[in-house]
Amino acid sequence: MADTAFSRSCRLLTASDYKNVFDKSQLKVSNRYFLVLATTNSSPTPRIGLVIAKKNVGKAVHRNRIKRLIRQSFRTQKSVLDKLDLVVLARKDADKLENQAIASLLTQLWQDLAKKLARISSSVNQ
RNA sequence: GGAGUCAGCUGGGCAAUUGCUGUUUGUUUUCUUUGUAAGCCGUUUUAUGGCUAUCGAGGUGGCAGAUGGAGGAAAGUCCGGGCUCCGCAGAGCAGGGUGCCAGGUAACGCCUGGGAAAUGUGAAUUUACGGCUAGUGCAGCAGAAAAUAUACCGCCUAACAUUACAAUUUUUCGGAAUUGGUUGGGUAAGGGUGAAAAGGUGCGGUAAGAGCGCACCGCGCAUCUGGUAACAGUUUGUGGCAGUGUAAACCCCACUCGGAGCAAGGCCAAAUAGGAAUCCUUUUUUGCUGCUCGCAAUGGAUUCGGGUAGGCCGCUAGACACCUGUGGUGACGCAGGUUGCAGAUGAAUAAUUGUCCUCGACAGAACCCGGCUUAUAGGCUGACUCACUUC
RNA sequence: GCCCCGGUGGCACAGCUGGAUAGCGCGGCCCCCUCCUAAGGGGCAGGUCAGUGGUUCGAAUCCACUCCGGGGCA
Repeated sequence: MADTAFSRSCRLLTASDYKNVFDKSQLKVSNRYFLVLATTNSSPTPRIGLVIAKKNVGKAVHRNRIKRLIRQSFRTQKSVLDKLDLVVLARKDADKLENQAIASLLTQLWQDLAKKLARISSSVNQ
């Protein structure tokens, strides 16, 4: 886990990038507070995009905090998620959680996602 | 020391590790370019053209170092300005805003100083504080009457009726007087009400009363004094005193406001389309808030169908902040100096751990400033007031 | 980021400009009609008028601030 950088190549940058993930989402994992959509990509790194709606998280401070925590979690554990484009959506009351709770929830999601990916790729190989 | 008022400041600190972003330096990758000088090719030679490599310049990406990186409210978007476009930012009407006076300011609905009123023992605080004696409108219920003053009861008086009846007084026991009735006149002192009832108190006056007269108080008008003014006054005179409230009712007066907003606006690149149907027409339609003028553009409107939502500039150093001096009661102005200065764009300023303390509130820039309003844990400083205690 | 609208019974709305009764429809409950139900008829309940403060004698209405909800703008 040497590479923990988080440069622009690790993010979804344009509306078309986002549209691609929403339209062709192959994987979908969620819990009460977050929903993750994912699809395989052609770039050498995994990429992430965030959708934190004002409707679900009212205060700008909390939106920023959640985004930071997601990015933090993603960049430290992105080696698990090779060759995937992700979109993370926050659900209602996500701002009520503590930082550590959010971090552990996200770790769980990444691992679920990696398992599903492995299952799909193995079935494709068969 | 207690209770309180006002003004100002602050808005967790330190360390380690891992990250994001602006600027800058170095290095490297690749691209472009003209210049320098050299070589090769083409040409009989010159002029010139092409290719290769070096140095220089510029751009892009990576790496390393240095350095900067949310707020007092960044919020609400309630006002004001800069900036950009609408040809100029124009004229009139309509409409909006402000509203004691003076000053400050780029400007303001903000601020400062002053006046008035209200609240508080006080320090102080609060005030949409021009005009309903320019006009119009509105004021339920209750009450006699609700803005024209009126006249229901009452009070007074005159006339009529009558001792039939009732009450009271008196009596020489025959009766007599007064009041109660009706009509006319005078009056507004008193009258359950109501948010509000047409100056107040006292004396005189009167048939009863009344600013009817007088004194004091209040009020209006004029004048004088002080003040730039609002306004103030135990200046002087005058008016018997007229008109309750509501202008966050229409309105009047004074001042003021053109519209849209950085998703403004400009540039580059790519893609698609240069359509179809219906209707209206030659001065129509659109834009400049509404209307008229004026100006500009141009066939226009509606429906259907199709396409784009990438990059760069605008973009942060400015009516900036701080310090000193100086003018001013002050807001603030002037002069000099200093170091400081976020600029993202699917959107940075953080996470984890350790440690300390008083255990950390409200809360996140998106073109930029000046205000207002709202949210806010705690801590610090200064000035002042009140009551008590001690010296 | 900027610019606009709206908030009234359980639901969808009127009343607000122009101040003094809070109303209509659907829904709910009760009664009548019917063998029973539906339809129909009659009656009843149900409202901090988003909140706070102000103006006024009096505010759903006028004014200010706040809180929610919705829409538009390259």
